[in-house]
Amino acid sequence: MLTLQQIRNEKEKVITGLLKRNMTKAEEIIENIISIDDKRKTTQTKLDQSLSEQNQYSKQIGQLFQQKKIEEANIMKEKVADLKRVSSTLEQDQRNIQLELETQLLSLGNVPHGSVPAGTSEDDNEVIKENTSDMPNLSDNALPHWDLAKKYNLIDFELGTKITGSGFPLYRGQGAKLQRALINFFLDQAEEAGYEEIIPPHLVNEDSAKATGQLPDKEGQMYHMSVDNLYLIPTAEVPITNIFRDIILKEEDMPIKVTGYTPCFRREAGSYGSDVKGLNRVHQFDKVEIIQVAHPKKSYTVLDEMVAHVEKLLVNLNLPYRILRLCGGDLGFTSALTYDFEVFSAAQQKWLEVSSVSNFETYQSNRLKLRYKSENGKKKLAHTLNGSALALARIVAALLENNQTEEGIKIPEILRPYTRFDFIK
RNA sequence: GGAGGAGUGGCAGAGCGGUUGAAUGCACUAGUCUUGAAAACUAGCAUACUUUAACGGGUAUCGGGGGUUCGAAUCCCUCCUCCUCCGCCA
Repeated sequence: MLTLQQIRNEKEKVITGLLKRNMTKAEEIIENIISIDDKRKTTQTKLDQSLSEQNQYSKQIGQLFQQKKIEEANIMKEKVADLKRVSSTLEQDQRNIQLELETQLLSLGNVPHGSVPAGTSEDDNEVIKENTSDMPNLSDNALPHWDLAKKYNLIDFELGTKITGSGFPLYRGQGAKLQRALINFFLDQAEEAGYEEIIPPHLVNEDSAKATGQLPDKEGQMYHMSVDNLYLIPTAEVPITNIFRDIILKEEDMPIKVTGYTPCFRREAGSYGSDVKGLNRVHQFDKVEIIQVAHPKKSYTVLDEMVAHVEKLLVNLNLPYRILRLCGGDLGFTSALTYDFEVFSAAQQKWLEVSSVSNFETYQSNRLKLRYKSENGKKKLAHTLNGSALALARIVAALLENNQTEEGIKIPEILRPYTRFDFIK
């Protein structure tokens, strides 16, 4: 969530930023927020004055009682009663104003970074790098991953559907082992890059979902356990970032680097067609996430470092990939700058998104109340960043398709110590 | 799930319903002393909002929410968390 300070101090920048997100009424909305906030301030002042008077009277009443001046005390009590009526209406007003302010603020996405290109859809994303040196030469009868999965008995989509429903694949045999191998490989790589490994809870409460911005924005995307009011995590970002809720760091604590593997659960309501075939879009998938808390001055260096980390994973897996800088229209609500990674899944001739690396600047930390004490002792919001490193399901899709041969599916060198087999047969 | 107990500042730990934003100790910061350090001494040390050019002032906060009262850390209700015992269980 943007801070009021940001909105007031950098009004023009915020407006142009929101326009880049195609929020056409940005100026109007911002002006409205400022006027609501003005109202909030004046109401607060009036309320405080009224309460202050009440407090003074109460002290006097106490003294009068001690001096046994009951009559005078009773007169004063009536004055307080009047003041209370005033303050309770003011309080109600203030509550409504604050609620209104909050909903207005929640409707604003993050201000995009200067390098974010204008645009309305994914077609306007900027391809900043394309590395197809590992592009396979597949024969005409190459199979898409869902057929390969069946042929080699790696994934049973029908069984998953039987047990749970569509979009819940069941991995088995070498398919299951490949999952485990990838998870371990990714975690080891993250550890080598200095990230602390975490296994967080896979369900989160409402506060946590709010703090990272899933609520109220993506309410329908999460599975909700109404009995206990808990949500299945859509990404490890939610529980891991919430480690830092209500925290004040020392400046030298940063950067903090945390990684974690979790399954991710997404309802993906409303998506159908070829996009959801096989592993392309599922309700449950595995992902290793990397997260950093960084000093505002260094967060973009950190972002580059994270992008490099993800890129290295893809190079190591010998997958053709490209890196996109998301345009204003495609940029996630909470992000200031996002790089998406896509791998080419050669049999279905499709680019599949496998990672999204973002700098949220202070947008998340504002809601998290994640701050650090700067040199002069002032508390400032830290920057948060995260990225997938990597999301498994689609990586598996690309690996299966791209590495299919007459003899079976070839496992990339780097994974062999993890799978302990060279071929899927 | 049942019975009991507890939740106060960074930590420990006081707190008759009325100068208690909160004693005291530790920790922390600055200073004095010292060649330096330690010790000792002195002072400072919560957060948020609001007001002010500034000094400063005001309001709220003692697990969360609500209530009683002129006045609540202190009384009542409710929820949460932790501890002890019992039950169940990977």
